[in-house]
Parts: sequence; structure tokens; C-alpha cells
Amino acid sequence: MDRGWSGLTLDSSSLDLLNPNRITHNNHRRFSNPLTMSRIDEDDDQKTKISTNGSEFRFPVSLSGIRDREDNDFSSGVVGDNDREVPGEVDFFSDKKSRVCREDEDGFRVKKEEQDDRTDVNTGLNLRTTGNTKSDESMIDDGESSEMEDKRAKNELVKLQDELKKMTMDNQKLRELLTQVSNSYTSLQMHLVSLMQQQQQQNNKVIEAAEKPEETIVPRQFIDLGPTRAVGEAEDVSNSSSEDRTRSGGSSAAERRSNGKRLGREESPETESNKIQKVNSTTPTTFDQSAEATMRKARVSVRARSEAPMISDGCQWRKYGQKMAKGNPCPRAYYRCTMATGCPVRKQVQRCAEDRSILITTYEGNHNHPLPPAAVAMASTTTAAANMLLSGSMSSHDGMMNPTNLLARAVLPCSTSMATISASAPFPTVTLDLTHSPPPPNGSNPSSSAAATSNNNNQNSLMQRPQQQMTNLPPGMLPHVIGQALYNQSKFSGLQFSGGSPSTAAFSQSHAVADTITALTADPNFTAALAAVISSMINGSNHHDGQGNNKSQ
DNA sequence: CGCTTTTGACCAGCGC
DNA sequence: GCGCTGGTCAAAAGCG
Repeated sequence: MDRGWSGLTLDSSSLDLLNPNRITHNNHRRFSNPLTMSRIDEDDDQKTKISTNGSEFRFPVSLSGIRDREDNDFSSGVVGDNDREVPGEVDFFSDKKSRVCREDEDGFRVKKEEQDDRTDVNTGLNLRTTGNTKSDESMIDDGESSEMEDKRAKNELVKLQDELKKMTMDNQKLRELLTQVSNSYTSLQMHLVSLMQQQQQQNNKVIEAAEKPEETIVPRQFIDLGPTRAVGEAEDVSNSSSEDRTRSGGSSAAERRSNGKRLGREESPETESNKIQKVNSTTPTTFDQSAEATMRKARVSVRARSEAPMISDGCQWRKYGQKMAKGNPCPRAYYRCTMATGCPVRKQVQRCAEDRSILITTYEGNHNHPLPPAAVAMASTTTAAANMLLSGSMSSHDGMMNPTNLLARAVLPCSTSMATISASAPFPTVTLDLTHSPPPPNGSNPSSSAAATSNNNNQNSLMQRPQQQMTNLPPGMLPHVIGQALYNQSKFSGLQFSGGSPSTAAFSQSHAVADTITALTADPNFTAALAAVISSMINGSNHHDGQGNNKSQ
């Protein structure tokens, strides 16, 4: 069994990775970004020396641009403290500049000026120098140099300590901010899902009333796929149960199960409603229509690389069966959600026949109970998938989909394609392939064919297409990204969420990033890889950056 | 002892 | 009608 709990833990090291600004901040402050330097100066005057000193180390560019400010910093900071240090500090800086100038031609002019100043000083000394006094001067110089070197080292130490303190404080602040953002996002997502579900249910009722005014039975698809249960509202789904899946033809399976074979399995409120349905479903007139409707049981299939038996999605699952599937030497395991009695959510887990490292997890149904934060994303996944598929079925039975592009955009705003949808399968299924590297712009990535061929795994004969993937994503992260993607997609579908504003895309994108960050925090071991994903999402320009993620292929 | 997993059996749908 | 396949059940076994 997989408890699948993934606590929200924050790691200071990961925080640096999480925050793109932070990355820029740290890296460039030490290496090459004068803009960051100036920003630091503005942020904290006390750190002027630090930042200046930090830049003093080795930034190779734009010396002429920063030079003046640094000189001023020196004169205002160091000189004020100890006049005797002025020459030393200046000399040292000049040495550094000389070294820097050897590395960068941009600073040549500055170096020359500095050298000229120094030359003037030395020249003056030389003019007063005799043979003996010259050696004395040298000795004095050496003594001052070593002393200044010590002081410089001390200053550096103090500065570094200050910088470390500042970084620690920044990390703490970011940590708190991240926690707040995560919490806010989780609650907001739940709220939005709830609202969307309510809206869709209203739409469903209107449509059903219009199409089948005399029918007492609503095709289960509408209810099963309806998101009303995802957040655990005790909605009286008088005729729904993903268990009474209509693939069984509706009545026969329901009757069979009502005969006692499955008694005790479901003690949820559904049991009562199931009985109602069973009675009603015996009516021949309802069978055909409900059967047709229920052919569209939404599923979300996730392909991901994982050595674990299951990907961790935050829910509790109980294995209730295992079968050898045709064409795949690996058995298929059937799991049922046990977080609440009667939760209709099931999932199938099977390894890909072609690549055993690929784990194919197919989710079905919507949770009817509150979920822990770690499981919200996957819940939203199934819900959003249901919404998306349902929106298609509402508009057209066959032409429901061509939302791949929309979905792909929702999954990753910068992606070409990541998810595919099969409407022809017995159950409309959204398949997300997270196992391959991003294809080249022309889509001729060999992995694309691999993705296509490796799908021969009896997963409803889904059509696979070249994908934009996030290679080796940690299992814990998958549901977050996927959930957000599908959630976005469901909004983009526009059929049941007509209220979407132009800002919806940006809103969703920002939340996708936030959700990704949440997932990141769940497993610091993957922060590096995930930071790359976040960066790609933020930058929106990772189409051609697949080399680093080609490990999986 | 209670919960979970295993596994053989059962059933429905589908194609021939 | 028969066989194949997918999906599920439920008794038995395992486990903490």
C-alpha cells in the first residue's frame, strides 16, 4: 500500500533554487551582474561595503559603470573609519582592478586612471628617496601591506558574516512567504474547483432538462464526471456512482451487484443512491442513452518514470486486484482510494512493457471526501479531466476533442505538447506523458516515436504524440503539475467555464508555478531538477533546452 | 486482531 | 455460442 503522504517541507537550499530572483541575486552578485549589485546597494545601505567588496572580488564586466560608485563607497565607508587605511584600501583595490583589467578590456580606461593616480604617489615618494631611505620605504610599505592585508581579511570576514546573516534572513523570509503562498494557493484552488463544479452542475442540469425532459435518470457520465464530488460536498448524487460504471451496460452490472455480491463494499451514501439507480436503470428506455453517455468515463493516465511501485499522489490506496494484461508481461494492479468509505476513485498501475522504468498510472473518478494538500492536485487533475472531457461530450459526441493544444498550453505554457486525449477509447482518457525529453522544434525527436510506440500497453489504445516532458520528475510533483495543467485546461475549454477572463491564462500560469513550487518543497532532493523546470516555465523558453533532460532516453 | 495484500474465481463486454 | 479480455470480488494469507 502506498500511503503516499508527502509533507510540505522547506529547505533553505531549495529556497534559493525556488526563487528565480534569488538565483540571479546570488549568482550574479558574486559573479557578473552589476544591476544586482546596485540593487543590493539600494536594498541595504549597510551592505554597501559588502556588495562592493563582493564585486571587488571578480566581476569582470561593466567596471566603468560601477567604478564611480565603488570609489565613493570606499571613500565614504573605509576612509571615514580609518584614514590610515585609505592608501592601503585604494592600493588593494587598485591591484584588484589591475587584475580585473587584465581580464576585461572594458575596464582598461579605469585601470589606467587608477594606475596614473598611484603612479603619482609613487613618483612623489621616489623623488624624495635616496638609496637608504628607499629600502626603508619598502619596508614600511611591506609592513603596511601586511597590516592592511590583515585588516582587509578581517573586513572581508565581517562582510561575509553580514552577508551570510542577510542571506539567512532572506531565506527565512522566503520560506515564510512560500509557505503562505502554498497555503493560499491550496485553499484557493479548492475554492475555485468547488465553484467550477457548482457551475458545471448547474449547466448539466440545464442541459439534461432540455434534452431529456421526461427522463428520470441522468446518464451517469454527467454525474460521474461531474466535479461535484471532488471536494467532498455531500451532494446527493441520486444516481451516480463510478462503481456502477456504465461500461457494464448499466442495468446488468448494477443488478448483479445489488444481488448481494458487493454488499458491504460500499457503505457510503452512494449505496442508497445506487439502489435507486438500479431500480430505475432496469427501464429499457434509459439503458441505451445512459449506456451511450457512460461510455465516456473520464480517466487520467499518467506516464512517468519511477522505480517505485506507485507514484505518490497524496492519497491512500488499497490494492484490490491484480491481473495480467494482454501484451504486457507486467501485471496490472488495481487500487481503490481508502481515504474515505465509498470513495469511488480507482487507479490502475502498470509498468510499460517496452520500458519497465515507466510507470503508467490511470486515475478514474473523483474523490468524495476532503483531501490533504498533497492530494489536492491529483484530485483536481481527475476533476479537471472530467470537466474537460465532459465539456467535449456536452458539445459533441465525436468531435469533442481536439483540445490537445489547449491542454498542452495549459500544462506548460511554453510547451508544445505534453498531454494527449483519446476520445475514441471506451473511456475518454487524458494521457500525460512525463517520461521523455522535450522534442526538438521540428518534433523529430526519436523519443517521440518511443512515446508513441511505448503506449501499446492496453491503456485504452491511447494515441500518444510527441510530448513536452519533464524528465525524471519526482513522483510527488507529478500530480501538482498535472493537476494544475488539467485544471487550467478545464478553464480553457471554455464550455463550462464561460466566465474566464483574458487574465485567466496568466492567472493559471502563475498558479502552475506556485503549485510546482509546492511540489518542489515536498522533496528537496529534486530541487535542482525542479528548479530547472520552474525556470523553464517562467522563462517560457525551454523548447530547445532538452539536452539536460535527456537522461531518461 | 485488524488491516492489507494476494490470488483464484467470477462476470460482463466484445469480437469472431 | 464461444473464447478472450478487463475488471472486480472475496477468501486466504501475510503483516504489524
